[in-house]
Amino acid sequence: MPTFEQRVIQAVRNIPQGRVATYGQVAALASSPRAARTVGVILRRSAEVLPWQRVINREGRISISNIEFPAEIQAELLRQEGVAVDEKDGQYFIDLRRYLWKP
DNA sequence: GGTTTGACCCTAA
DNA sequence: ATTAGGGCCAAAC
Repeated sequence: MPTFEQRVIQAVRNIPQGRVATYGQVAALASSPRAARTVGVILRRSAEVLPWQRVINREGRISISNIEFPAEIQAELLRQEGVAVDEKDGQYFIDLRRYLWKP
């Protein structure tokens, strides 16, 4: 039985380039729908090479708290793969209707 | 093994 | 529509 962390890593790897998923969505894919916060904890500590930039919150906003990878970096990474990111007074928004991944 | 820690989310007002 | 407040739960201490 894989650990929750392993399933989260797997789910994040499955997000296609140019799409985004929410923390809750990733938690659900990792078979623990209410553990959205834990997804954030895992991504924060994860030394794994992952497309972590494709995970955002339910409002379509970049929500990151990692000094080494600030929101600006996440926005840049997403733009590099073709996702439109709107900036509004220091916050970054993505249109979920266009970019949300539907497995 | 109890407590703390969070890159969250839902509901009610 | 917008916003507090409380619940959640796996990992790390």
